Amino acid sequence: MQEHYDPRSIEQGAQAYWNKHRAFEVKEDPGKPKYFCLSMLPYPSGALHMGHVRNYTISDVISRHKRMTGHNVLQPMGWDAFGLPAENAAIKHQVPPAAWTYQNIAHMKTQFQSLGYAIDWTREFATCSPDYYRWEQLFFTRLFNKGIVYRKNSVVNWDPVDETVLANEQVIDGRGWRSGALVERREIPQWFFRITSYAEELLRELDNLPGWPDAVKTMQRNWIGRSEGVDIQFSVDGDDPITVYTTRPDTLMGVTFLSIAAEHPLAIRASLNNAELAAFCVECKNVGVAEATIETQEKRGMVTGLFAVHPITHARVPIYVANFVLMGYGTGAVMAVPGHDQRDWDFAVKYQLPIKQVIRPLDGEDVDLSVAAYTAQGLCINSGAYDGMNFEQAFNALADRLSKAGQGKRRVNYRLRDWGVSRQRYWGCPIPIIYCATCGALPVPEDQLPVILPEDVAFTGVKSPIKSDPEWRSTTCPKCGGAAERETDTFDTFMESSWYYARYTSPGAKDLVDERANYWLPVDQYIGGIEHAILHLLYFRLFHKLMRDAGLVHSDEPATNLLCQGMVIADTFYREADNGTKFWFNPADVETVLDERGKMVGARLIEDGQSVSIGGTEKMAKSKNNGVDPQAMIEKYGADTVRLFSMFAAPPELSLEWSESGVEGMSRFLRRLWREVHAHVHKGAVGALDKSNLTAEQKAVRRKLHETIQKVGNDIGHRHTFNTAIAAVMELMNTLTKFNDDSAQGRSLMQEAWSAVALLLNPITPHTSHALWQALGHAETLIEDVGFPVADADALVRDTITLAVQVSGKLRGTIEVSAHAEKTAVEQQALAEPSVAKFLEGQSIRRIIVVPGKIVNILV
RNA sequence: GCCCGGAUGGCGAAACAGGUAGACGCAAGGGACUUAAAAUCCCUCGACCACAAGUCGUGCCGGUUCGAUUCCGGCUCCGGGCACCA
Repeated sequence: MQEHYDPRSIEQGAQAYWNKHRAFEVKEDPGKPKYFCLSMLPYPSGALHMGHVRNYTISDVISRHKRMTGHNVLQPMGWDAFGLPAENAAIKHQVPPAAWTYQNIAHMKTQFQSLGYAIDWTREFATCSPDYYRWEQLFFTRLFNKGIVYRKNSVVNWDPVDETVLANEQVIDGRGWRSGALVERREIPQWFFRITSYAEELLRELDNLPGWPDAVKTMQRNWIGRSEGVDIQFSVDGDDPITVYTTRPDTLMGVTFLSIAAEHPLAIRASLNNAELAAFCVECKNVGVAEATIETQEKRGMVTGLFAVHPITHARVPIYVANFVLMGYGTGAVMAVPGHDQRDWDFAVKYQLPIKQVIRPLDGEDVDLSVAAYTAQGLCINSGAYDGMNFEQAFNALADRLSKAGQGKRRVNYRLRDWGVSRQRYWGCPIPIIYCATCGALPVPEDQLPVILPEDVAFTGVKSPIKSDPEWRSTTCPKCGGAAERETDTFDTFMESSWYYARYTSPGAKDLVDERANYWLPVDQYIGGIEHAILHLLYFRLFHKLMRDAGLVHSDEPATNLLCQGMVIADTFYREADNGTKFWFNPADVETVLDERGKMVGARLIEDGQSVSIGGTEKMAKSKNNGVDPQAMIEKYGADTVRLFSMFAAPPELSLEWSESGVEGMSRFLRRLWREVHAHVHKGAVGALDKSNLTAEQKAVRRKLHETIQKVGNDIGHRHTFNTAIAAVMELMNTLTKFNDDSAQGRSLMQEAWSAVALLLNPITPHTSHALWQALGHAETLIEDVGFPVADADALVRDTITLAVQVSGKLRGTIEVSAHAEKTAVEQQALAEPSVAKFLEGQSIRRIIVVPGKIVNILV
């Protein structure tokens, strides 16, 4: 054993051993419980960042721990290789998106390998490979034939100067990011998945996912947004009737106007001979499609001059065009009840429309509608025949009446909209559809798949190379054999990331998956960022159900447990130019100025010694130049130190603040551990421990050891609080280093303890543990299925316990009592404790509360 | 705007079922060792108070309880998502 901790040689040695023995390649093994541990696959952006390190280290810790508890563990890795950044890089560096992507993958793979993750690399794939996406195309054509896939018009962000569709990310303050032109909403035909057919199941089965965080399940429930309401028809003077959907039919008598979308047929007809309205409708479309933009813009409207007839009162109410009502979501029209809906109230106040109270609170209190709308449920008033009814009674009475009259219908509605999968971009999976002038849109026949995306292309960013290449487009109709054209749109990249997990189980399968999928699935532990709580995780669940209904997998849900990790953040530093532009400096180039308490009060650039401003702690990002390079940290401190810090600094769900002095602390810990084990091994061989013959101190040390074993197993295996597991090992080491006992029994105890420490830390610092285990003289190597330590129940037994004693809820002292003491004995001892007794003088005791094992509270 | 989270010493955090708030680590201060530096080791370290005794203290306001960082109601600020970033 080397005297000094040398991470480079230790890590190279351990990795060479694992590679030589193909330690992480796995096969289906019916003799062991399987464990599929999966992290969300990375986008190959160019280089590993700390977010990746955190994500994949969590996954590796769980995988290695499960392996040590006898599981057959699959931990795969792949690349989410299609997407917008490759197109942007292609323009910037004049390199084809494919070439850029493959370079990044190669580089990031070597970085991953330096971290020593227990990954089965034989299953690796990139989603841009035809061997992967051909199955996605095949599945799409099957879903087309089943009617799950359909085509309809929907809105996109249109840049009128570049004549291209923009992603929401590319719309900045309502303008195209490159052209600067005002973005317009434009309708184009696109392909959709009928996810709404699965809405009910996606909602219901959230209840069968106890291993998913409540926050994610709540977000998904709200996103799906099931509601029960009524479709109500309003006839229109001299035009077609309008249908609105409402969940509050009880407020129907309070309707004072209707709002419709600028794209509504009625609005279009009304604007034909109303130039002002036509201009307003055009203006309404000058906003991107993002909901956040639409919902935060100033709410505006304009009268159409048309009137709707109220289905019950037959009153004529004006129809407005409003910029917050969208065609395509629902019916493009809403009934406005300003008395009982806040958005309608704001609109009514702005345009001086009548506000009518038709609901009063159940408790009979007065409401002041001149201040705000009253939006809670209550009893109907000013509603004729419905007066005095509660929500449910009024809902039913109105729904029945409207149904009978043919003016309405009860309906369950979902906020969830069908999934649009068409993208007007080059770097994505081609949508396998052929358009024939006579036969219409047809799926590409199975024997003609895959439709391959050409990779060796010149990419300018204005138009997709496959859209501008007439040769790629032209094909023959699979039905009539006539001339036909291919679809030139590509899939949303969420398509690839919706089923990759299943493909990992079945490398080389001649379909999406084969029978091996049913050995490995569902995923036992899925790990990724909380930012994926809704979209990715919903499509991931949908795809699993689609594959189940195609007979490919047998389970209902893709993953039984989900862990969402927080962001990695770091300090930011900047200098501001006269024109207000900020220049950001990397934390590595800045030194901080501390006050006498150690609080950061200033910072200066190392290069010139001049001060820089402190910009707060934010998510590591290129824009703030506060990213810390994992590679530099690994080279400086070693992979195990980086892994240890990223698991210690915060629990997985919280954001993790990068701190280089914190990393140094972890390095110090590993060096100290190494030194202690070296000193122990250096003293020579040890004999077996005689557990029945220990001194009081040896007993105490051994109890601490086994308490730690118990805690670490629970923290890593069940709670996933790796930070507290590491803290417990540190506490144990503080105990062990103070235990100077060179007797035969003492040395045997230390052998037991250091061996356990190596195993407890193995999931987190596997290289160091591998080396320590060998140094401690064990015959087998650690990776060859040495089990995770199990606490010895005999070692955990305690004779006495410490109880806190309170007087009227304030802590006044502690007492040491026998573990089996009677309640009255505990009370007597508490009353006799001097630090407690002095607060009892001259007081009469009302009551004594004894919580066994916890506390005594004496009330005076 | 809507949905979901978070807030505890100088800093990252801990307190696992409502029961001794601050474990563990970092930073800082003091000391030992050393020619010196690095490394290492020891001590102090929430606030008020000269010390002790004690009082206060988990973003803010209120409530439930013998007892609240933990449960409930109302806020503030910060973060994530909002369907074409991934």
